[in-house]
Amino acid sequence: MVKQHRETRQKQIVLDAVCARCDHPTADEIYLDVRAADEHISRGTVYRNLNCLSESGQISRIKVPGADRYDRRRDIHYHMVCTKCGAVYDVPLEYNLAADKLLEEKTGFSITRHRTVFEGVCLKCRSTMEK
Amino acid sequence: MVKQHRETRQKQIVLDAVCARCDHPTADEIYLDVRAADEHISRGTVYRNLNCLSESGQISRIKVPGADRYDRRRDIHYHMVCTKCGAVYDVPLEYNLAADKLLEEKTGFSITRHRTVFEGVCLKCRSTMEK
DNA sequence: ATGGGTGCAAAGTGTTTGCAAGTAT
DNA sequence: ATACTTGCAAACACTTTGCACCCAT
Repeated sequence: MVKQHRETRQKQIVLDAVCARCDHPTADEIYLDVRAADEHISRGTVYRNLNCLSESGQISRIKVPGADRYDRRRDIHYHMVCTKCGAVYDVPLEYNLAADKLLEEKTGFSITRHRTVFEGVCLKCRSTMEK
Repeated sequence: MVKQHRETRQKQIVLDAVCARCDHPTADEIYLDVRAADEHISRGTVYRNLNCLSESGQISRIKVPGADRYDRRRDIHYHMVCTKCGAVYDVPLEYNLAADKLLEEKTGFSITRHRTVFEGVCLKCRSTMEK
């Protein structure tokens, strides 16, 4: 039997906090925003709700080294991490569905999806670094 | 001034341990293999050497959720993680160099590389699960 | 001899979890 | 009434680090 999810004040605040941001915050950044809305919400509750919301597809979880990020965008897309400032950006490239199919054919594995993270230096850091 | 690297007995044992495996071991798995060769090598030394070896390009580091994996293969290639058993496999698809170039053109970012991790169920787990 | 490497244990990060009390359904 | 959720703190998993000693160069 599958667990039923409930709407709680805390969960709503966490969801609002994610949706209020246009970047890709870490759980801890969300926690800080949440605390600004309600001082009593605990870190554990924020983590639990982020997991719950991303499992139910209301937000998405981006797996990058260090700390995972959360995203109000719900469609699958790629990301880029700046190796200088650590910022995470959305990547304007199309999801390569053909790769999943091709890999299934080649290996017999059942492929759900893939995640791609680009590494490099963002425009902001490039201009700061130039001499 | 760049730091000079030295050849030590411990570093050699760590490198040998990685090269002796055909899967994608975690640092801790390497640590256990290393301990079998020499009881006195510490976890810290194994981590330090894995970092040092992957920075110098003698082995490569695969960033997957949970614990990073290490690979004796030195060429860039994609990986697949089985969501059932957690195993990491090499993916027989070509690296999409065009994506890096395209992203550079579209964003002005300087792209070094990208990392792709496929998610799904491996053949072994598929046959175990079938009813 | 010099400065990078080692072993040890402690500390650091990011995240999950056990529990008793609270609350949405 | 039931069973999911919360707050709290403790526990976890993975990795790094401070320090005094060691050893490759």
